Amino acid sequence: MQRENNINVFIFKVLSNEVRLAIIETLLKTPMNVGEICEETHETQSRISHELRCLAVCGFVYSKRDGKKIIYELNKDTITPIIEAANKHARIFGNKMRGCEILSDIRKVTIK
Amino acid sequence: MQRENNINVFIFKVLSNEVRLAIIETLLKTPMNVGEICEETHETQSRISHELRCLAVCGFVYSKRDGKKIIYELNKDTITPIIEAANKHARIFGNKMRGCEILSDIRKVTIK
DNA sequence: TTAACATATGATAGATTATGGATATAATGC
DNA sequence: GCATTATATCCATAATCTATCATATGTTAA
Repeated sequence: MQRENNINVFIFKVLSNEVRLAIIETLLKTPMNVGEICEETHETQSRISHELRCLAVCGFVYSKRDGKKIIYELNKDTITPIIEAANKHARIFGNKMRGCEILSDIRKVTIK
Repeated sequence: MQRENNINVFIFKVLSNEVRLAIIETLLKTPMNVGEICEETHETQSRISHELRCLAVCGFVYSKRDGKKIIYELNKDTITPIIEAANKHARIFGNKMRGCEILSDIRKVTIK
């Protein structure tokens, strides 16, 4: 297995979180500062700041200071295809995953 | 945030694991039984079996019995685009993630 | 029906993540 | 400088995931 896969593990790890996906969805509409993202997502400032760093290291967002505020923007080009490909899979196989929020929910599912 | 995103969280969670991605890579070549997957990936039978269940619940693989053996096959149509989209992101932004294997590695990274 | 083979499941200790309050840092205006 | 606003970081704890050993189930052939 090549290094590329290890990177993918990390990329998927970053994407496998409700709040980080919510931030991505939010920034898909328009760039925003941290405070605005907090309002949109109803999350604490600390939380959003943590997750934005996570997304930034992954290259999903970048930021620029605007006075006291810091505006975060989405690197749409490569994220959009990932999200859309996942959406398509979800549309087709989503029913198989009903009731699964965390990995251990998998034990509850009957296959076939 | 719609339900679709929650499903994506779960989908990305399943993909965010080295062994599960290795299984996907392996099955990309050809369908295989559990024992063969173990050999290819150098993982224990128990481990592979656990992870295959994970992948099956997610709709990434399906299986059919062949005598004593059970052949696992990849649902390529929707996985391939997800992996390829991630590969593309990795190609462009992979350098930003150097040294990141787990999420807590993020603290080590200097942004900008 | 028993042995051997192939695979699945249960249980759990240890590692990683999530979460948020407290606090530090940075920029602005007075 | 000092107060205020905006964001980042530190730190601790709870929740979740990883990884593996032990064991159970299912299939075939003798």
